[in-house]
Amino acid sequence: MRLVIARCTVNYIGRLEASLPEATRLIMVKADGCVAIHADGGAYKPLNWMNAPNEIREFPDRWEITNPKDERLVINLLQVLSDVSHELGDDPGLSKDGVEAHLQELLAADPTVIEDGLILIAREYPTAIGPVDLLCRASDGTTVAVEIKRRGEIDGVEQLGRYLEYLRVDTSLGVLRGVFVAQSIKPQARTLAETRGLTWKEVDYDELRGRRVDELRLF
Amino acid sequence: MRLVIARCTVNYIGRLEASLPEATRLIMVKADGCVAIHADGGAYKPLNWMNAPNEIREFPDRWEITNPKDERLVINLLQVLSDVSHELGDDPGLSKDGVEAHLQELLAADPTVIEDGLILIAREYPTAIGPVDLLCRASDGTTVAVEIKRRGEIDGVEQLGRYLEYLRVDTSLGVLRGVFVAQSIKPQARTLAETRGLTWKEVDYDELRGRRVDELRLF
DNA sequence: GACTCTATCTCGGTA
DNA sequence: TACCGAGGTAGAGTC
Repeated sequence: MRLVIARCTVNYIGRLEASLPEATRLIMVKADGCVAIHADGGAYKPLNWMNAPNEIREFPDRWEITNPKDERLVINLLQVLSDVSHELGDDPGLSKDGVEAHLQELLAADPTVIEDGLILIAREYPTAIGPVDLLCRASDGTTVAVEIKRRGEIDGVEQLGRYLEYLRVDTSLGVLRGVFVAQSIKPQARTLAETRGLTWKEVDYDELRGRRVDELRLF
Repeated sequence: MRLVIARCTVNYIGRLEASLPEATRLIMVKADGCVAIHADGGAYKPLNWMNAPNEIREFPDRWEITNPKDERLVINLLQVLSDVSHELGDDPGLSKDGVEAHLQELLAADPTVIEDGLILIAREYPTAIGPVDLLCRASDGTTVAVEIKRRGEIDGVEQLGRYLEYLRVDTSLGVLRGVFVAQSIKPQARTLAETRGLTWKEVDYDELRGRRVDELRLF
């Protein structure tokens, strides 16, 4: 990792055009060749950047970075205040817990959290336009398509609606209903679900995980 | 801007839980207090971060960063290899050209690019659920709602569909049609548009801008 | 403050 | 490779 502090101007031409007037900034060059230009604020997003793979050509007064997609970043260096490099080595990477996939796992393990009496038929049940998160049988004999989101917004409701359109083509599934499940569901999404004839259910991830842990403890 | 190179482990608990095993990484602390932890690869996105505002408590062996939303980042420092600070000052910021707003401007100036004979009625025509990008009159007398995206994906088609639902409540607009316009439209979005009875049109930004420049040259 | 939509989204999975 | 969906999306604009 190379870290350069420099007074510079920057021009990017590629997916759009963008330019930075003169100021002092951090230029970060990673081992894979990607370049990011940071100001001293504005969260983690750089002002300008070029992702790997790309070619960096260094001149005394400027760097020209190009990539195979014909994007082009030019950094004009007016004054280099610092230029240091460090060997970091490979990173073993990040592990996460609490994403949508985990929520789906927990709900697949016990769909009765969604609705009393629900029994899992399939996870990721395929349709022409993508897989339905859970397909279940309800105690009243109907088939229930479940769409799971971490955050329940309007797109998720639309997605569930589309799945049902396609599922209804297959008459062997019998009477179909849809349930939209999320950790929290926005009022607009609730309203849309209701007008689309879908039901919705909020579930608590920590509680679900707790339940699961409790169940495991019983055995 | 403070740049620390250190062997460290990291734990984040907040919107989800995430942890990083031991490795050497860059810890970047900006003037506004935001913290980002970078590996030596993987584009510009840090492995872990905390945005401002937050409180940083420094101990000899670890940093604890908390924010008002009860998110928490803990960096365990095993070995600090470098720790430097630089004054960068404020950044004048980035200027951009070629974003969706510009595309809308160009199309508003000449809607015939979308469809022959189209005349602009209004830009950002208001509905209960948000503004329609362009509302036009077609040569056949119908009213055309235009949704513009830089990249044409499925959400945009849904959005246009919703607008039309609301526009149709106002019978004074006469017969309504929808056109989905983007620089490139994904196959899935095309298909959905067609099944929804909407038409779609790909336009080229550079060509549009060229036209505009040519027109200006005429006067 | 909450809601909305854009983004050089990024990133990971999959066909 | 391109497509598709999730994201600690972030960030800007609007109400």
